Amino acid sequence: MNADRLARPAEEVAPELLGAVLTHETAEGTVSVLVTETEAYSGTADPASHAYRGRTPRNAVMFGPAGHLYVYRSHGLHWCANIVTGTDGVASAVLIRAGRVIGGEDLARSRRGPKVEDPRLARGPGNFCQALGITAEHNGADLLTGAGVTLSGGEPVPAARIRVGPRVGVSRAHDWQHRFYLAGDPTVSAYRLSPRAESPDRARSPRRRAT
DNA sequence: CGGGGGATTGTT
DNA sequence: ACAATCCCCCGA
Repeated sequence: MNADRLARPAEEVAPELLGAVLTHETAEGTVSVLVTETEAYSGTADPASHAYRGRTPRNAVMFGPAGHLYVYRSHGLHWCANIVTGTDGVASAVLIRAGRVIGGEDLARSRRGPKVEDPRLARGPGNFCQALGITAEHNGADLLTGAGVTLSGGEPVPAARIRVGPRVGVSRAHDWQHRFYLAGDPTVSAYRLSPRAESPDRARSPRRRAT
């Protein structure tokens, strides 16, 4: 993967990362996943981005150069991985939401559990990280060095197979069309509207909280 | 320094 | 619809 391709805004890079392959090599073995679903987070300009309120210890990696991994813990349970994009000093990142395991299936299943069906091994951002064995220790990892977690281009995806939609689960700016996925692919996660999604017109919703 | 809440997941 | 479960970050 060329660093220059990543040195652009997340919303431009996100659809191009479909079909790319993330590989994690450990002593236990190697797992490779072909990316089938991404979401763009546009840094300080994006109310849903962790970088929206500026640089903090947690989100610092997003402000660095492209091609590194930004890993954060979600809901105290799961790890989620972003590929940092954009130029150094400007926060921008693409959340990897799902993929298809194309190598090291046995290892991936040993991490995810024996009952998990193939398409679900890396379906959802938390499951994706679990299948690949990505944790906090990989926060800031350089994906272009060829060691540990690496990113490669993979097969180009025909534009006709790419779909765009609103982001999953975010409460703010949930209608931004920043989610990209492969049409009809069973490894793509299901869409969920956040229960807190702020709606400009809530008149149709009978259940409004009295504050 | 206390507490609300989240880029989730799997089950009820 | 909800719990599990950590910790970031805002406001005081």
